[in-house]
Amino acid sequence: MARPSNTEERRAEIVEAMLRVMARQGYAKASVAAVAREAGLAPGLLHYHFRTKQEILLALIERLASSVAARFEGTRARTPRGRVHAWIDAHLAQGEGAEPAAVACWVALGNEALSEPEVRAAYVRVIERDRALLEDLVREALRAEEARTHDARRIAAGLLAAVEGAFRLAVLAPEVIPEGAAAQTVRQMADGLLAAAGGRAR
Amino acid sequence: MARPSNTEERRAEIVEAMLRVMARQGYAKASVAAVAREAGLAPGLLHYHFRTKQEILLALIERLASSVAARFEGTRARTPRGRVHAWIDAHLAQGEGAEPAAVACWVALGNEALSEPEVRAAYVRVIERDRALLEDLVREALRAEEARTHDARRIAAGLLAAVEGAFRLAVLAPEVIPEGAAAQTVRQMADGLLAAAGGRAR
Amino acid sequence: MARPSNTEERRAEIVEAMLRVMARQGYAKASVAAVAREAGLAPGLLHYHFRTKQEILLALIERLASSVAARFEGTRARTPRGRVHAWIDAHLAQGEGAEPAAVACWVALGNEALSEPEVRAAYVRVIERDRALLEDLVREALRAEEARTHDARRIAAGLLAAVEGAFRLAVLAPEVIPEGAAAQTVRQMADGLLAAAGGRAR
Amino acid sequence: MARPSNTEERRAEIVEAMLRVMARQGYAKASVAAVAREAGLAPGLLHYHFRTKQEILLALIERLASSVAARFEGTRARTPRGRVHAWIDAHLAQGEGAEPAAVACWVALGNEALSEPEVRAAYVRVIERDRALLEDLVREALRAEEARTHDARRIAAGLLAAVEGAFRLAVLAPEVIPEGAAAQTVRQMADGLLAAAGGRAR
DNA sequence: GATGAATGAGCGTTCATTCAT
DNA sequence: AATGAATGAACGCTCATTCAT
Repeated sequence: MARPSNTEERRAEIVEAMLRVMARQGYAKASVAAVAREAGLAPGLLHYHFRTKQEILLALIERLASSVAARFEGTRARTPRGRVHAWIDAHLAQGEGAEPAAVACWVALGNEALSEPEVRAAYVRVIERDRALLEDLVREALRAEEARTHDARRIAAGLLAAVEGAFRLAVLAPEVIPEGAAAQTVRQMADGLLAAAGGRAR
Repeated sequence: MARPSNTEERRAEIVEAMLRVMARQGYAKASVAAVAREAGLAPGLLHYHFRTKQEILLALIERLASSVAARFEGTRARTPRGRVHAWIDAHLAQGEGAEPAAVACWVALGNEALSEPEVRAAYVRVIERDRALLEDLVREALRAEEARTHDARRIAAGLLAAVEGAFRLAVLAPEVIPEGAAAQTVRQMADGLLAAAGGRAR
Repeated sequence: MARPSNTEERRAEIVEAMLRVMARQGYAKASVAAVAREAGLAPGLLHYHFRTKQEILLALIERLASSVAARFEGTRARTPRGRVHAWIDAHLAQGEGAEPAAVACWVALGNEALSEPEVRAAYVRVIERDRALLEDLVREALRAEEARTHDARRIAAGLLAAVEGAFRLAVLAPEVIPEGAAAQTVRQMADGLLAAAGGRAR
Repeated sequence: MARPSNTEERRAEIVEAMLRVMARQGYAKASVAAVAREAGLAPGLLHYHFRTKQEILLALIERLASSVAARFEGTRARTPRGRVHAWIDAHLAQGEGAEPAAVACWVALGNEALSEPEVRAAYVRVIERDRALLEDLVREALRAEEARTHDARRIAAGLLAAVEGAFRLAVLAPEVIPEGAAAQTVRQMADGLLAAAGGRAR
């Protein structure tokens, strides 16, 4: 009698619609009605699959985190430093796997994180996971170059900041940052920071 | 015969109130009523001194830009590289002149810039001015070290990104970035980028 | 599977409520809340069925035009001159089909037409349609009486003015115009104008 | 010590400013601030010279009535029927003494009269005075033509309606009524009505 | 699962009016 | 007489959420 549940696909569709609308308008202006329209669904249906608008956002945060993680895992760098560069490229490189709308969405998300504790917690969770991953990569790179690893955390945080800032500029002021130059520049930053920590010059 | 105008003071008070509320709640949730309450004024009065809520935001953007510029102009670095570091410190250093609320506000502002062309234009204007200033400083530093200046623009954009990202992390995920470490790390990034462009090692 | 739409009924209810409130208070004072109360609906619902308050007014204009047109079409005058009289009666006669509230509403509508181009356009469209109809009737009457039809347009405009003015006086200064005398007087005006144009005396 | 009072001029200036603004925007949208701006005065000053906005409107009604009365009194028609025509021309003729803004204002005024008893009373007072004057003229004309005067009141009301309606069309739908044709047509209406009441043909 | 009407609180804004200067 | 800042109620409108169908 019961039809097969399509809840998971529906949820994913809704999250993707939210992503597209948020990329254009930010979260506050991404009304439930607008998201429903984007998804081709009736407004009421969104609240059947998600309790609140905020829950859509929380699901979206996971979706954004996963796609960056997947992009990184798709790389095959051999050297420790190469893996640091791969992490940077997973976030910033143009071309295959790049998702401008996801980047815009990630930037927009910051605003809601400012005032909504649950959103901030989810944001911090994702950021912290990403930072910890990068810290490990940096530590490996330092170790491989027989440098002290004491600054690994600070270096990772700095690179993360550079990436977050590059996202923001790419979305809000694309004329400021030369097309595709971000990845290269942040790689150079990484090299500089590793060198400052005592690594061998490249 | 007439009442003397107090519009300028009132406008400044309103802008400061907006700054404080936005730092806590973002722009969308900084209702005109909330800003008025923060400023101790009647709601209608805000629309006597500003035509729209957005105009308050535009005035606030100028206010934020000015205070960073003033902080930079207050520094007395002698060497070209020292002036690059001074630019970074003007944005990121803790201590005197640091305005955490202004930083939070700057981060929040990004969201409105996403969907409101006028706000984006004002944001870009400020960012572009700041980037141009930094580019000059970088070019001077490269020239002083007899390096080619070809990459000055790209380097400036990278450092600007790092600063914007550090702002964002400081506001949204302060646990990620060690207190006060941002300035030091971005200075190291600057050194690394200058070296990569062919400058002498420090 | 879904809820059946009741939009058309709701829209009609809202338009009727607007008609009643406007007849009492004019358009400016017919607040959305007041109209909603009159209709027994929540205020927000009016904006679900109509985009703006002005759109309700535009729908109302059509409603008013239709009911006069219907009243005229319900008449069965044989002679050309009789049809001119029927047109006058459709607008001014007391008794069955007379809608004092609709008349008040029509008068009130003029004010919004003064300053709102879209409302004025809708008003002009209705007036022009009505004038063209009357012009045809007048021309038929002149032709039937072997008079030149050159003045048909001017005569129609004059009678239309008399009707519009009678509406206004009936609403704003009913003590000025004897109850029910308007239709008779305007019929006499029509006869006079037809005679002046060269028609046979009645 | 005291400077000479300029209250009367100021009041007149304010009334004229209200006239111009109302002609463009109607009463509801003629904000006190807009009227003050039009008059080149500070907003607060309007409430020094008038207790409320409505009082400005009441003064304006008198001003409008006076200028039509003055125009009529400036005519020198000899025959009774000529005086009826002069009354019509005082209201509708183009050329010297015509005040399109005053006409627009008179039309706009109707809306406020709909819902504000005091305004309606003032409007009725003016209309009634005008109607009574016209009734006298009509009665004279009938008497001069040895017709019964029984219908004088009804005829006057009809002509008044035609004038009010012509005002309305001139303001709201000028394309409907041929430029300057209104006065001629209403004169013909007058002749027709006088004839119907038993007057000699012209 | 799905629809779309319905709710009502909250928003930015306007404005007549008041009043200290 | 004159100024212009200040007040606060009311407006049109948006929206997340609910719910009968």
